[in-house]
Amino acid sequence: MNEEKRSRKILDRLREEYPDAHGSSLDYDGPIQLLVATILSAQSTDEKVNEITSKLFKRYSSAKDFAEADRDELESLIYSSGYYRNKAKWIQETCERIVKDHNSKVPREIDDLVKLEGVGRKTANIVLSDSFGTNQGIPIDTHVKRLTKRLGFSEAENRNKMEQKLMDLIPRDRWYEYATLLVSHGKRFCKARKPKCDECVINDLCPTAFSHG
DNA sequence: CTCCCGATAT
DNA sequence: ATATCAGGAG
Repeated sequence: MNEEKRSRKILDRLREEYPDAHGSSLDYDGPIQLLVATILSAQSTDEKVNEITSKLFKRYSSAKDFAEADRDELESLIYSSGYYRNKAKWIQETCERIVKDHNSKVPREIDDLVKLEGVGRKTANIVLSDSFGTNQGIPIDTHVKRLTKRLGFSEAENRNKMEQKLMDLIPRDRWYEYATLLVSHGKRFCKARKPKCDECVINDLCPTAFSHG
């Protein structure tokens, strides 16, 4: 079976398994908040991020709020997500730039988004897909990277090359679906440490099933 | 490549 | 004790 057919069968089967997997599981109201929440989600869990943003967005909610926030207070509010100094700096510099150069609105083009401090292609693609409903790329996070490698669709190298490979393999209208379904599956079964291949609904389509020790 | 960094699972 | 969590910058 060729890669296109195998990838299609995998997506179809995962869609049955996760019919409710739409977009991110982050809590937010509007593009700015999604952008902030996604910056916070680096090397953290979305559960932890939601816990933080439930308080954070009551204190600061607009780009202007974050741009003018007290750095120490912002750091203390996001402390438990890790990388709190970098993240506070990124959130503020990004929001300052959005207020000054983008009329306080989150840019809708990926080339503009990735110029913002702390915003890479993964974060940009999530905001574009989840908040604006466009698909200019595929967000490659730790789950998508791990599952893509295990499924044999790309040799991990770096995330940009993997994204390009997947953009060639997957039909454009399923790019974001690919990412969200692999994240869902990665969290529940195809875990980094002890993948549950015996319970996996696509183990017959996976070249590395039952070989993870 | 290294560094940033706390919380949680194993 | 160590690996991992919807990464990005230098």
